Amino acid sequence: MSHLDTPTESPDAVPRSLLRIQEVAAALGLTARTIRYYEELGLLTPAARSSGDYRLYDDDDVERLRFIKGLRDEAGFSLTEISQMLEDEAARARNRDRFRATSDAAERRAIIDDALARVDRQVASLRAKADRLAAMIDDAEGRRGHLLGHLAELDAGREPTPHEHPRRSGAPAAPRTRSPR
Amino acid sequence: MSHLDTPTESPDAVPRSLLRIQEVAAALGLTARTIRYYEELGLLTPAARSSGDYRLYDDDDVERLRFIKGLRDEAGFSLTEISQMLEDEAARARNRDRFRATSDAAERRAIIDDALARVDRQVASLRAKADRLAAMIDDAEGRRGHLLGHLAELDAGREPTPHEHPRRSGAPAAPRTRSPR
DNA sequence: ACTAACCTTTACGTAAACGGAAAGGTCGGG
DNA sequence: CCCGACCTTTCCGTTTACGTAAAGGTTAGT
Repeated sequence: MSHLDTPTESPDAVPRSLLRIQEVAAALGLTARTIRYYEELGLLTPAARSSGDYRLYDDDDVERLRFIKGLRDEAGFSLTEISQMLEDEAARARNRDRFRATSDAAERRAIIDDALARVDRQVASLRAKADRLAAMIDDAEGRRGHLLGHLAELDAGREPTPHEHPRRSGAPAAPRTRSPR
Repeated sequence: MSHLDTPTESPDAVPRSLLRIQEVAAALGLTARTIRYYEELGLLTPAARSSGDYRLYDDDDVERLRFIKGLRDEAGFSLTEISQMLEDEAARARNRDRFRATSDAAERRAIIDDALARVDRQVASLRAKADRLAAMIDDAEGRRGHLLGHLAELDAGREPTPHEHPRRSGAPAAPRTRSPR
């Protein structure tokens, strides 16, 4: 229909490759609205604004957005959780600065203890999710193996060997109860 | 304030241990409303209804609810995704029956191929999430180790050794960009 | 200077996942 | 048979995570 309105690259090294919202959105598979919403939630702030108040994003912004999208899509975190993680990350940076600004051992210990507690909390939360997923995965792979076994039997043209189901452990595989439908 | 109205256990083995909605909710850390909502979505159907239309849940129901809650809380799946998984599970059961009902090799192969495709799809989706999480976890543990190192230094009463940060790989650790606040 | 294609803010709409109250029926101990 | 505690359905309210116009300003190519 129309050519993409990529900001014509002036050869002089301007701030270097600042993208407008729609370009970023297209590149990441998001919408402009979504990006503005994330900004509204405090998840990021564009690197700059044009004289006409256009939002301008740099590579770090794009990276940050990609990170957010990953957490949301693949890992299934809520934007609130993601916000906490980013805030935690910021807190870490601040702590690092505070740490380097003092040489009082007690103070330093306090800072580290605090940081350690935060990290432990995070790891525990992540591990809970990961364990669930791991259990589900090898449950699924168990079924996969079972199916492959049947295929092999068919290929061998044998009688189907009625064999034991290896009763998985871990997360309770989807309990069979009467469900509607 | 008042005693729990646990249905007084008649010693005669009645259907055995059917729970009312509030009892199930309390046992699982859910609310009655939530359970009714899940039913509305087709995620489960109570084992029975009393003559006065009270919902009555058996152990399988409770198990199924625990499973759902796990997927929602720990793994962070949406109810829609959970619904799909349960539906997939039901489809597996049906396939198993169809499989056992025929002895035509071609038909059997078709059934298995279908089931295999489904499982593969599932595994891929789960793995994506798991990988993301794994990356985040060892990123966090990397930071944890770093902190422990600092603690050890403090314990040894030494000068803080300014050392290299092991620049983790994997999921892009929370990109540092100016965020508001 | 014109204009298409972008952008801005503001604001209302929506699906998901429940919360909570209303109006009325049910259960079981006293 | 009475009553308090529980249940039913119905329905409206809320938060999250955006979609979708509306009304107007900005950018750049011609």
